[in-house]
Amino acid sequence: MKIATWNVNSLKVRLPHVLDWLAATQADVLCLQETKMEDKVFPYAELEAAGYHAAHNGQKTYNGVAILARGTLEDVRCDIPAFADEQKRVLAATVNGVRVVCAYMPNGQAVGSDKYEYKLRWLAALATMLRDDLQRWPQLALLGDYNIAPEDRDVHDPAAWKDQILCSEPERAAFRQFLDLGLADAFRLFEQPAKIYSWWDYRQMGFRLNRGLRIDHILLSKPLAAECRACVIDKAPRKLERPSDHAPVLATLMATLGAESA
DNA sequence: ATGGCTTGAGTGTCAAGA
Repeated sequence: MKIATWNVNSLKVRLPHVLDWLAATQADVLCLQETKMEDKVFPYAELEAAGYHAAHNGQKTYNGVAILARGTLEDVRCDIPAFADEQKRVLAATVNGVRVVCAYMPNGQAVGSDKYEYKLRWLAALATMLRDDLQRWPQLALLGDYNIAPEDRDVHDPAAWKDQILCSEPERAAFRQFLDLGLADAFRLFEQPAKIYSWWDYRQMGFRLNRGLRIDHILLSKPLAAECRACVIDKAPRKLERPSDHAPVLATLMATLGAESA
């Protein structure tokens, strides 16, 4: 079973890339962030034709999350229960017995700003949600754009980014809070080359110079981490014409998962 | 230098991203 996450920065623009990537990788589950569209214009038909069911929690212009899956999506739930939020950033569903949580975590704009305070409150609310969800669904994966570089090795220039947005200690502490729930960073379960990132700025030749950050992650609960065989960041779509500024992250799990799985 | 791209909104040029 292959599960993946990709911030597409507008699904309207990036749908051809998504369809090509699904065909190439044969991913079983793909979480999308920043679809930037309302539910009524979500391309369900095109995805069905490609062999994927989908659920979407979207809004006009900003945010928007989706889960695509070859299997049936069960117990679909939008947003963070008990956290009032206009922004469409969370969607969860159960696929083949695995609870898939797709999240587009707030950017925060600048340390100390109102948006930064919102980010930290939002992250705390998500952790509270996950604590409950892990009780009900021990096989849980949290995939998405975290907008957090967990460690200095996830940053192309740690000195320049020190205490800046995406790298500040309170944000990294929030990330570690997810780990403290028993989740593991799938990427770090394996030996990885240095200087691997998932996002590069569109400006100043950020991608060509590999000035990036690793801010897109797949976290796995213990039963799933034990079944994880690989985790890679696929830079290929970032090299295409009109790319997203993010690359997809893909984790491979053992196929025999969940009571319902075939 | 609060810049430098890209997107969506909407038809001016700005907000937001990270």
